Amino acid sequence: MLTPTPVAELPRIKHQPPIAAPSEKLAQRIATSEPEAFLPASVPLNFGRNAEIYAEDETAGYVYKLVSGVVRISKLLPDGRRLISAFHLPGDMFGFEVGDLHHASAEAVGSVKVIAFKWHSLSSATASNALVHELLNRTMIGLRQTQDHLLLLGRKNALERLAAFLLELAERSGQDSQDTVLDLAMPRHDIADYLGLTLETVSRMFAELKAAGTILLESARRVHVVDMEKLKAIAA
Amino acid sequence: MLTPTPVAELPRIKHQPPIAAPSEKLAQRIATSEPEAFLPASVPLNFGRNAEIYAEDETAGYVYKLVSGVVRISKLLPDGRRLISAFHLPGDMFGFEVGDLHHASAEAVGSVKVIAFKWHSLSSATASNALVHELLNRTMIGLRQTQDHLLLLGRKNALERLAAFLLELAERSGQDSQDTVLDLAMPRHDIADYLGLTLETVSRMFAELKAAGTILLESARRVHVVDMEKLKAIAA
DNA sequence: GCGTAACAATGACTTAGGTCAACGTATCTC
DNA sequence: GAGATACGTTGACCTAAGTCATTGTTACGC
Repeated sequence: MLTPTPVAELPRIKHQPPIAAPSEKLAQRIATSEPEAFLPASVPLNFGRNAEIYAEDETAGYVYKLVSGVVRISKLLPDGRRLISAFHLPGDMFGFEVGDLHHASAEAVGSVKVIAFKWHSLSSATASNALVHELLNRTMIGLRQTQDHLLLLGRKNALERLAAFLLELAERSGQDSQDTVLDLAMPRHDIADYLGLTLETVSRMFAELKAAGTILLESARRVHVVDMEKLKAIAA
Repeated sequence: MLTPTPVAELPRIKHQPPIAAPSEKLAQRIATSEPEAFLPASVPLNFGRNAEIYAEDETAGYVYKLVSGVVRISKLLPDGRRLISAFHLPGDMFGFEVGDLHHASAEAVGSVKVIAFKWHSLSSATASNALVHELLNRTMIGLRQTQDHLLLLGRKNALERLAAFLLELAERSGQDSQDTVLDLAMPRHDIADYLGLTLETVSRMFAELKAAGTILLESARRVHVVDMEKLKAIAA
């Protein structure tokens, strides 16, 4: 079993405030911004590395559209074990919930730009038909991806998991052809918490893919996919 | 890594036809039933133990409302490893998809009664506002549960997984108080494939919970929760 | 009520991946 | 450009859970 790093000694997640407004809470910041921001109520925001966009169990007042950077959605066990349920890329929306609390936390992996929209809980009949349709579509796609990830966490081995992760990145970044170059926005630790592994195992699996001639590591964060077919075969 | 049982030797899932109409495909059966069944198009159906309600990658023509029994939703890896992503209980709806194919298969765990509704792909604007709202709500709840299950599969140990499973059943069956009695509809193998374990480990964890005085096994399928608080504490 | 088949429990042993520790490397600040 | 800090790699070792095998239990069909 994983022994988590005690939070007191080395907190995994620093509660860095957004770089745009160093000492204010998000809700306050939006509430005190110009009145015309309320309807349609869209506010552009910037966050620095590891900054918290929202926390688990926090009241869900906004939904976010990611403009640039990468966002991780994660949940913690009481003892500090963490699982990242998704990485969001530019264009993705996140932060809408069933109840009125966020069910997971969202943090900036690197520098991040988002647009925040005021979120009227779904129960309100104000939501337009088109919006609900759009939301349903996005939610169903999210559910399908999450179910695929269940299969990965429940039944795939470490090498298959990493191969599937690289494949996912390649597909989402548009190109999944031969000689794709991937720039990993996240450290090994985040990849490990997404794949249900430790960072050491992730590192060893990178080495294994490299040794098999499937990938080439230009640097730790820059991966050339040399043999896309082999990667797909491994990912199972 | 799990070595799957070769399908040729001992298929996990028998393609038993529904008991109501032994030798017909579902779509055919509905298509050839009385015309008035088409609008609103609801058809009651019965399935026997392990009968397939729909298969992965099959065209999604119907959504189902479970009347009685338990249904498992599962996905297979090419080599036969299986993960059950959800168990459905009476009242649950399942079978709606983003595209026009089912993304996982659905099978009856025991005897099952469902009502099948004709499913016009979401893209059709015919869907009523209320229906879409309802569907969005159910899908978002499903997504939340699936994300919780990710945390279980990615970061919990075997004992925590089984405790969380029993707790989930207790909560969904209405009673999660002291001395709850749970009737497990599914065999150890299905529990294992839901929890990302093997059936042997599931069996050992049942023995461990029993030895700790947390549960009492009246029979393999009938569990008394003797100490609900302890169970909750273990589930993490 | 007997035979069969599915399901469950348990022991002996193996192994994939976790843990612990040491060492490298890159980037940033002052 | 020295020092500090975060990040990454690698090796030695350990353990939780998987594998294999045997035996027990339950329930159903004839």
